[in-house]
Amino acid sequence: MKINRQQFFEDVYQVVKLVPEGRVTTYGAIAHFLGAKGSARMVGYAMNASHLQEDVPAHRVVNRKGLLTGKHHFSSADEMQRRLEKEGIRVSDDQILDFEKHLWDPNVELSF
DNA sequence: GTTTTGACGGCGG
DNA sequence: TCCGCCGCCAAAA
Repeated sequence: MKINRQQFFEDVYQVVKLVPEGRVTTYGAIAHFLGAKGSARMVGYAMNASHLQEDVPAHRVVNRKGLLTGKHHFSSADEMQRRLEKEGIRVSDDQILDFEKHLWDPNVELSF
């Protein structure tokens, strides 16, 4: 079944909204979960437009290394890190410490 | 209509 | 383990 871009964006937002406080997920994990494995960039692209939506914790989405690659897309460069630390996630030099501990993979947590 | 770019990830060297 | 190339696909130039 074919998924339109609009629907894909919606799905991305839905998944991101499911990420609990103090946890993070990755672009690739979301892409894989939505059946668009290998198209992690599309997730990032969707996130780029996430500011149009409400209640989308975009700061809980990082790349697979746990780097805050999208921080420049927030109101201020340190906004993303501040939100994460506010939830108890320590960040150093754009890198989430103990990344694996905080990782929330929809494919595992939601396991369908 | 073609080329470049991008909030990424896997794989090879 | 770290670095770089390539594949992915949509949007902007």
